[in-house]
Amino acid sequence: MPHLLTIGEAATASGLSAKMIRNYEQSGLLQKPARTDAGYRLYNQQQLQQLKFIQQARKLGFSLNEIRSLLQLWQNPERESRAVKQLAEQHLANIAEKIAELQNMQQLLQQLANSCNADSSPDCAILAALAPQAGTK
Amino acid sequence: MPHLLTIGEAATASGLSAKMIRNYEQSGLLQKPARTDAGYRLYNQQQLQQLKFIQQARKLGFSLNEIRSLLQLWQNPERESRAVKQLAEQHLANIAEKIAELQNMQQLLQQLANSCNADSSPDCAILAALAPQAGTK
DNA sequence: GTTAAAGCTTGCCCCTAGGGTAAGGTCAAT
DNA sequence: ATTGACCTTACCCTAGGGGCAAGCTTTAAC
Repeated sequence: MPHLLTIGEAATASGLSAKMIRNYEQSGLLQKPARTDAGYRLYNQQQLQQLKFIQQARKLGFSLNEIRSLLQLWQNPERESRAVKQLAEQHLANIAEKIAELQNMQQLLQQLANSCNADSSPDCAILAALAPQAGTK
Repeated sequence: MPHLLTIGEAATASGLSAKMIRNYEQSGLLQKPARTDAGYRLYNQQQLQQLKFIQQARKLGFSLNEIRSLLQLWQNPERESRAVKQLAEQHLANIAEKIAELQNMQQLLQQLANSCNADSSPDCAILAALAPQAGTK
């Protein structure tokens, strides 16, 4: 007895927004749901599971393209776990790269901020570092 | 004797792209440059300094809105270094927050990846964690 | 002096991953 | 019957660009 949900109910149940669900459908992540005579989308339990799957994957930072692949793997009983792990490792590498970039910015900017007096004088190491060759003129 | 540069030369000299320079002008970060009779943009040395300033600030991850504020402070001789530092501290807080989010994802996903065998079997802890209530059915 | 290449102009569409809003149709309760 | 909540599509907005097209200008070679 499949309980059917409108998009708002599916959104609440999955933790997504109705807008995001329509967006995912448009992007081809989801099969087109059934519609009432009036055109309202109706989601069954299996589709709700997919929405929850997407929500969890978003929480881990996967992009929509990566989630598309993950969904295909999930729904393929002949998948090889190798493929799943490879996707995850690639994403982990991207995450590590972003963290490194941010930490680099953090370190540089923190040093500059530490050298800025934060008083009523106009002199500040931060602006001095941004300004080319130490002179506004 | 101000040496004037076309947009391509200014791009090379500043490390930005011509496209980005036009974009910053459109966004109101830069005053509109002079033009030749034919409509070519011409940048003087002071404007080149501003372009380099923007490029450095981008490297530190400041948003265009933040750079707008930084430029105004830079050009205001009566600025208080307090204001500059406050902007930097706010940006540092944003950076720290992003790093924390990414590290959280990293930790969760790394644990899942470690539990995935990466062989030809379909079973993988990553998919199991994404799938709601431990069952595809 | 002419011509071809490189550079410039504006305008448009694309990307991620959505948010916001508007105009209008539908459903349920009062 | 009306009201309010919900649904539909379509469009513009964000940040920070990439890329292309059509057309004009400048420069350099021949």
